[in-house]
Amino acid sequence: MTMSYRRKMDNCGVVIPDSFYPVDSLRQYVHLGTVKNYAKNSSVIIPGEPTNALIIVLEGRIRINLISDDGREVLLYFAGKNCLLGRLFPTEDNIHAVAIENSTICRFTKDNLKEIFRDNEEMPFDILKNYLAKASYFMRQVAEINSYNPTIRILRLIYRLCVLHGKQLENAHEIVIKLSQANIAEITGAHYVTVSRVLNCLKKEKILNKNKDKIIVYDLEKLKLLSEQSTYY
DNA sequence: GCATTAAACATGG
DNA sequence: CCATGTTTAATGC
Repeated sequence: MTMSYRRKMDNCGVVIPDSFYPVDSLRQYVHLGTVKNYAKNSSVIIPGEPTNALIIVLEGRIRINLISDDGREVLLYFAGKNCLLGRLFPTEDNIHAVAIENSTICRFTKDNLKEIFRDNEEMPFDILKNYLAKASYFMRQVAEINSYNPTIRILRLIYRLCVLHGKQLENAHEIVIKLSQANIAEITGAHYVTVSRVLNCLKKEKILNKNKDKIIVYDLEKLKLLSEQSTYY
């Protein structure tokens, strides 16, 4: 693998499990599906609900949880505007989806989709890309968890966020993102106390500073070097 | 090397 | 006020 290819690969990944590959072209077929509104904190998909429709998020934001065997809910991903929820085929998974903003979704049954596909032969490929984006993320996530310690996963997350979404300032990089420490913990699989400790260490070393709606990275190279160690604690 | 626990503190609707 | 998020230290696996 050449360096340029590797760099490209690093830049095309999904860092935060959020919306993956939005399919905005599906919006024009909303009249063929079933639209429904959900208030903030209401359940969009209740556990055990039948899987008989492809869902697109028209507005708002939904948190998709997997219910584990012991009954706890663990984050799978966030679904924002034009994100698809693949609920067309039955699975073993027990999913609970909660609107974290007032949200609007549209459900397409298999028959709805047949009609859409007849009209738009590109549509199946867009939907495939959405599924691929999700599969790629979670495959990579398995490798990530198996390859790096929790503290390093936190550093790697922020580094990749910066490379992918960071805006170059005069003397720093700015990542505009609303991401709580609890969210970082859920995404990386590290404990939230560990996230707090790591972020404070990075702040004391003047490498970065994170607040409610942005992360400022002052020393990206140092962050990269630290993320290549075996641990940071 | 980090999770867990608990308890204190901080922010904001 | 309460809910939610953050910090810190002690202890455990």
